[in-house]
Amino acid sequence: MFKINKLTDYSTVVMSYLAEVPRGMVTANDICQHTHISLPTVSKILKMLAKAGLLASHRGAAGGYQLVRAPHDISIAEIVIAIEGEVGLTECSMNHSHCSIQDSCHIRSNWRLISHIIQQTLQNITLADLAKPMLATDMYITAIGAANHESKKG
Amino acid sequence: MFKINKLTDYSTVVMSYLAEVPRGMVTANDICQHTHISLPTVSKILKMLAKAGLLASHRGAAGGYQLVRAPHDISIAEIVIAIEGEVGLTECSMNHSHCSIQDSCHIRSNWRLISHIIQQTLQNITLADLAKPMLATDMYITAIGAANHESKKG
DNA sequence: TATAATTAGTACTATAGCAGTCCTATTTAA
DNA sequence: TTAAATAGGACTGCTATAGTACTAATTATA
Repeated sequence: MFKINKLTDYSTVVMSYLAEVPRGMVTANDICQHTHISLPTVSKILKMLAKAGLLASHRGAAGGYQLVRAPHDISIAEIVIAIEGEVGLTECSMNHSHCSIQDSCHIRSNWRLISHIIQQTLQNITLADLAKPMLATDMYITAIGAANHESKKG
Repeated sequence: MFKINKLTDYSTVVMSYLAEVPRGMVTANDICQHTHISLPTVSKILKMLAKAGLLASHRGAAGGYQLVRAPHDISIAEIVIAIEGEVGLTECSMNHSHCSIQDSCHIRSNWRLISHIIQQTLQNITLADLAKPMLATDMYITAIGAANHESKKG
């Protein structure tokens, strides 16, 4: 259940490396050497992250990649979405004539809600948090408080 | 991100149907007709759920399937695990000589923690909750409270 | 006891998505 | 002009999922 994508996993490592390097531009090659992830894969990930707006890229000699925001301003959810895309709940697999009879549509909307809660949780954990020795436990309370607030609104 | 398995989705529908039917045994054929999921697929799901201990099965004529516990005593996590298996975080993809240099292992253990939190959340939502028109919002607080408590222990 | 109903178990196929690589075009500092 | 980079596809192999089919085992009941 809830397997984490290999590429997503790599991405957090890559982003984390970018976070701890003070100097501006870092090349794909440099990241490859420091993270021991193969160059083509690193390159692929960097392109995706840049396309998602999490990284700024600069072409040509002395080019490279760079975080656009501070690590504590980048959520894990953003990284996951950059690699895996938005929340992709299975489309309603029941025919709707049946939905009115039974409450399978409730099930589905509740799944959507659960999925939303999970996303909210990830939205409240930042890149800066991820590199810490241990995630602060009170972070979850914050995350859930926000998620709960969301679900009351919508 | 966090796509829900089709089979898992089906399973919640099947389990939900079993939950609302008062009489004891229900056959795969009956479930097929009421949920409009194909018989082979329903059959497959039922076998998995039975193997996981969520359903009791009875062979032969007048046989069928039955919930072993009350709907409010069956968590969504149990259903997900029955179909998708346990939490399958990606194994450490870095070589360990590198782990000591950088904090990529922190990242990975934190991912494990996040994954655990998500599982805890699902563990506190029951089959009975899922069929409700709308999940109670205070449920999340409970779920997270428990998860938070867990993470403090271990 | 014979029969029909029913689950158990396994094997199989097709499809889709993921992971990983490679090639060419484009950009840009020196 | 050249070398160093990223951008953008295209491509392959692998794996997991979804769905189906078949045979064996079990059991209530006529």
